[in-house]
Amino acid sequence: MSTDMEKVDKAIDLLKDSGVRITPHRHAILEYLVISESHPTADEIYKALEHKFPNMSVATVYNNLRVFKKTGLVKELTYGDASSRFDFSTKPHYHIICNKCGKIVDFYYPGLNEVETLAAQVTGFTVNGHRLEVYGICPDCQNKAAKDKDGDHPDQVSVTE
Amino acid sequence: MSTDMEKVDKAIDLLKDSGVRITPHRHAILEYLVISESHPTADEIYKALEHKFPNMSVATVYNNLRVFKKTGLVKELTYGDASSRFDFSTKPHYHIICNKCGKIVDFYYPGLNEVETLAAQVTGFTVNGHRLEVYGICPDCQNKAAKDKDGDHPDQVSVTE
DNA sequence: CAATGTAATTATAACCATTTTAATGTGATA
DNA sequence: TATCACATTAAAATGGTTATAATTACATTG
Repeated sequence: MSTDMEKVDKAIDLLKDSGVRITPHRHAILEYLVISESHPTADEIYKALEHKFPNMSVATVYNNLRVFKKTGLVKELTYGDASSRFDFSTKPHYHIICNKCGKIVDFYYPGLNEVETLAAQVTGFTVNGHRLEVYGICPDCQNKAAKDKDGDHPDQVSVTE
Repeated sequence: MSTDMEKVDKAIDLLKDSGVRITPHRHAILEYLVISESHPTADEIYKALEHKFPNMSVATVYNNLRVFKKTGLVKELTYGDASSRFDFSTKPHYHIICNKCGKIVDFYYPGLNEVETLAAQVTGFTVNGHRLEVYGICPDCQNKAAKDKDGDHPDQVSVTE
């Protein structure tokens, strides 16, 4: 178990070892990815840091996220037309995503080697990896839905869709 | 085992039952989805049909794909910034995707209920479903790579990234 | 066989996340 | 200090997809 600071430092060491120059921007973006404990979009990162770097361009955020991706520090999560989200990933893990509010929560699962093996056998592909996401409704949205129904006190507005 | 024609007819019946008007465009798009045996992009469908319907607009393709999605006949496969691909799906199945050429091949797997159950327990979500894709290199691209190398005949090529 | 209203289609413009470009700035190294 | 590679900026371009408004086709009813 390591603190956020330690995670950032470790990431920075890894970047340095790969010959990546550590700029204030890069430090800040990394730090935000670690501290936010979430899976922010490029724009969220940009907005979160623009008070600190008033001249920073969005392109810088994208450029640096790409650098982080190349070193394997960060994974890009893509979901159709919406913005990509960026995941500072230490351990391999899967995501469960709320269909109502879009929240993304990590969970661990032993691995799905069996699926990979079967897919390889059946299709003749050589397999590199896989992607798995589970979809559902998060506890918060479940509660909101329950409250909306109760008796009929619409003192809470139902949102949905 | 049913023929392509039967599949199309069945799909059309289903659409009619849902009150969807069957226009020549819709018939042609459906037919292309079934016959192509692939997972075309909206633009591929558009290009494939523009000789038959010289005045057809791209918007029509998108509109009708959305109609098909609503009835559950077609699934949209989204991969980041690239174009969506559309899958005329009869049985549930998974996809394995070539990292080199982008080819998508179907395969079947008993099901991953266990993952869903575990994810639900750990996160408190109620689960609706999941998405799984396997990535690798397709046989064609393996052969191409082998041929490119052929000084020292590696009968199996290891690929990464 | 009109007349009517609804749904489909067209053409074009708008959208928006992301990337590219070209110019400028910065920092490490020798 | 000179140099050179790399970072950053600002703005424009890209490209898939959607929205808009006008037009057209179709099914239904009288």
